Amino acid sequence: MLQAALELTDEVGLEGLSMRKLGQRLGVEAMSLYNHVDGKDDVVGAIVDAVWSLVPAPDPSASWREQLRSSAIDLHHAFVRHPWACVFFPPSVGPARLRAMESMLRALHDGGLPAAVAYHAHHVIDAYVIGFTHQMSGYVPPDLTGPDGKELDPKVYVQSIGGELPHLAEHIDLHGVEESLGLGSGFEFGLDLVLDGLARHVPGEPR
Amino acid sequence: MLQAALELTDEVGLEGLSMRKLGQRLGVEAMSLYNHVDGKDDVVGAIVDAVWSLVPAPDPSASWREQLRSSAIDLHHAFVRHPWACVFFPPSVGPARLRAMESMLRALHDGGLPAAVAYHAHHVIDAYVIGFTHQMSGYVPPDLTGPDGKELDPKVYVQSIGGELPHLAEHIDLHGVEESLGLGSGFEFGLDLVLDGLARHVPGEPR
DNA sequence: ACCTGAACACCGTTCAAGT
DNA sequence: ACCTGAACACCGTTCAAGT
Repeated sequence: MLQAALELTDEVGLEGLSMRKLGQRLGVEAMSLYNHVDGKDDVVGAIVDAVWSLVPAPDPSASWREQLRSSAIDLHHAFVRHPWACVFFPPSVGPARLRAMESMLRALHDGGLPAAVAYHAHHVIDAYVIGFTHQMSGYVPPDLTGPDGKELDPKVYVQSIGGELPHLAEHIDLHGVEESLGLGSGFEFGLDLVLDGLARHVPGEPR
Repeated sequence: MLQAALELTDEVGLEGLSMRKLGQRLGVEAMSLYNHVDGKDDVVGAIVDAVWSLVPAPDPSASWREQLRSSAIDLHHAFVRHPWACVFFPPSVGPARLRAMESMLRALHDGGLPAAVAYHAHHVIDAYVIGFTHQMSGYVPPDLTGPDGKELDPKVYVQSIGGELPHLAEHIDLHGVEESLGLGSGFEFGLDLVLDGLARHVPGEPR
C-alpha cells in the first residue's frame, strides 16, 4: 500500500493525493485504510521518508567535504524525481531522514569542524538543498503568449506587471541558456559557495 | 478586504484561510467575495505580495554586499512576522516581489559581478532566504514528554525512532543554547557563507 | 452593481453495522 | 480482524435568483 501511495503521488502530486483515490487504486473503500494507518498524515510521512531512504549513506572514508557534497547532490536528485517529497516539514520525520541527518553531523564532526559551526552548517545545508530544489522543480515559466497569440518580449511582459525592470528582463532572457554560462548547474554553484565557506572554518587549514 | 485577509491569515495560517471565514469576518456571505476577486488564489497572491512590499528598497549608495545583506535580513524579518508568506510559489508573483528581484539583480550587476554569477546568485540567495526562514519558523521541537509524563533524554528519544544516532542527539541538545555558541544567528551565518563566496567572484578583487 | 441561497464536486474522519 | 455505508464538518466555486 505504501508503494501504491507513492506511485499515486508521483502521478497526481501531494495536493492530489486523497484517501478516497488511494482506496480506489487499492480496490477498496477509503474508510478501510484507517484499519492499517492512522490517517492521511501517517501515509504522507511514510512516503516522504521512503524518498529519503533512496539516498545512499555517504562513504565514511571520503573527506567531509566530499561526503556532504555527494549526499547533497544525491538528495537533490531524489527530490527532482519526486518533487512532492521536497518539503521542510512532512507530517513526521522518519528514520531514513534521521539517519541522513546523523551521517551529515558525523561527517562535519569527524572533519574537525568546531561544534558551533557544525550545528549551524547542518541547518544551512538542509535549508539550501531543500530550498533550492523546491524552488527549481516548482518553477513554471510565465506564459509569454500575448492576447494576440504572439510571443511577448520578456521586457514588455515584465513591464506590464511591475514597470521598468531592466535587470529582471535580462535575467529572464537567460533562462534556458544558463548551462552555457560556464558555471555548471546553479545547484552545485550555490552548494560550493556554502561548502567553501565552511572549509574556511576548519581550524589548522586556513586559506 | 485585503487588510482583513492578511489579519485573518496571521491568526489562522494559510491552511486556515478560507473564503467562508473571510466572508464571515467581513459580515458577508462567502460568495459575495467573487464579485471583487477572481478566487482564493487571487487573494493569497495579493496578501503574499503585501508582505513583500514591507521590505524597504536597499540603499543604492551602499556596497553590493551591504545591499544584498540588509535586504535579505529585512525579508527574513518580514517572514518571521508573517510565516505563511514565506513560500516559494505563491499563486502569483506580484509587483512588490518583482521590484525586490530587480533591486537585487541591479546590486549584483552594479557591483561588478559577472553576468553568469549574478544569474545564479539570485536563485541561490532567494532559495537560501526563503528556505532557511521557512525551516526556522515552521520548526516545532519534538514532544519529549514520555508516556509517564517525565521528560525524555534526547538520546533515548532519538534512539526510539532511529536507533543509535549520537551526533543527532548531541545536536538536539544544543537547541535553545545555539545563540551562546559565538557565531551569531544561524541565518546570518549561512548568509555570510554565501555572500563571502560571491565576493570571491568579483574580478579584480581577489582574496 | 452587488449580494444571496442552493447546489456541485470534492475533502478527512468517525462510527455503528455488517462479515 | 477487516470492510462498508452513511454521516459530519468542512472546502472552492458556479449559477440562477433576487435587490
